[in-house]
Amino acid sequence: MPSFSEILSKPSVFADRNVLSPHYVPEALPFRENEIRRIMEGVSPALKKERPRNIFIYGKTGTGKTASVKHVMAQFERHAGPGSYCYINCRMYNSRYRVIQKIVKELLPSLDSMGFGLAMLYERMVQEISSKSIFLIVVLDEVDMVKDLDDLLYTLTRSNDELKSGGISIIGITNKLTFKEQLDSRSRSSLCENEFVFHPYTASQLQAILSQRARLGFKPGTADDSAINLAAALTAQESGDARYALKLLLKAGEIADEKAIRRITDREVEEARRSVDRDIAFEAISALPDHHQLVLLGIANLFIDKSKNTRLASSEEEDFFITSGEAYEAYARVCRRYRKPRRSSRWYREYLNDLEMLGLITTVESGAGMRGRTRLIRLGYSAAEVKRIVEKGFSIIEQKG
DNA sequence: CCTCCACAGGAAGCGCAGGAGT
DNA sequence: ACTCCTGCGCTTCCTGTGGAGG
Repeated sequence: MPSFSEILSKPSVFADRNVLSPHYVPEALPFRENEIRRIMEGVSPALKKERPRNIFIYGKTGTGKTASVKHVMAQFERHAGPGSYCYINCRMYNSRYRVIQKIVKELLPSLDSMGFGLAMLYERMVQEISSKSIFLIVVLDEVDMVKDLDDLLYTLTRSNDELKSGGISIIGITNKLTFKEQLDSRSRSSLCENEFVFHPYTASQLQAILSQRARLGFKPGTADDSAINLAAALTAQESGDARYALKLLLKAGEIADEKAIRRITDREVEEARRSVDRDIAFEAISALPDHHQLVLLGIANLFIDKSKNTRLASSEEEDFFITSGEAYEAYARVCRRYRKPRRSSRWYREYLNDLEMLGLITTVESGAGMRGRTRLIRLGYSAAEVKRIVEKGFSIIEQKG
């Protein structure tokens, strides 16, 4: 009979798993001291009853943007009092209406703001800020997700003109570099009064972060230095995303526990990378709309066929490419198999662009040696893996007819 | 050189769902 | 509750582009 005490007493390399989880917020944020200082300087006027300039923060995923801002705002609240700032994740609050509603709800928790019109909510917000003379900081995380962002920014900046006292400042956070150009010029100049860039962590910075977390998360002597260095190096050459590095470490620990060994070595990190990459691919692919997946499956099928046919002739693996036209035909075949009406080739090209954006495929313009102008497609992940994931998702649909 | 191939990607327009305004 | 409007996903049509072939 299994028992909890038996399971819990199983030997493990972990001392505190939570430290390695992506939700863990460390006390100190190493290598972000300058950024944190500058953000603090940016918002500090609010403590002197002046309106801070808006701040715009750009940086790739896993560079510590959100953690740094949250860190600063926690300190800020200690000086300015509760209700002095408002953190909004725009993935959930993705329109002007929802953002304003959220702000009002933060300002007036007792008020049930559901069902009010935008004008009403806006009035309450202005009234509340004005009467209490608050210098409110609104943090808009993933600000690029807001549909009518120009309207939102206009509304918020205009409110400053209507306020008799107090003010609203915005901290916008995004990881999309192209995002700034999508704003109209007025919104841009108001949001980007003060602009910070968070650069990806370097290999040695990642190494320091990882070994600090490893000290807290693993039992002493269980994680090899070289394994930690490897995780840092693998991450640095890919993206510099600290969350990815931590995932590697966590997974490596889990693998060690599974094998019932007491040490994490390079081998476990290598295995962890394969596993984490598979997870990432799975998440990315299965979240995709149907026809994106079907296009991907078409491409994967072509790759598998091609490698079968050429294996005898040439041993040159991995140097295959597929033309856009071939892939469209393959996609059309896949559509017939699943009894889905196929999209037009024009729209198929948009799908290709989306897939490339997500890193699931890479494409190159055809150069010399090729007739016509086309794109040469290569898969980002192994064809068999992609085929498995997509077909798994579609097998349910197929059974239904 | 011109023409054709095999596409890329812009422009216009259409039907639909959901949100805003009344 | 009603219409009106807007954004979105998509098709159709079209022009542009870089090299192959004659």
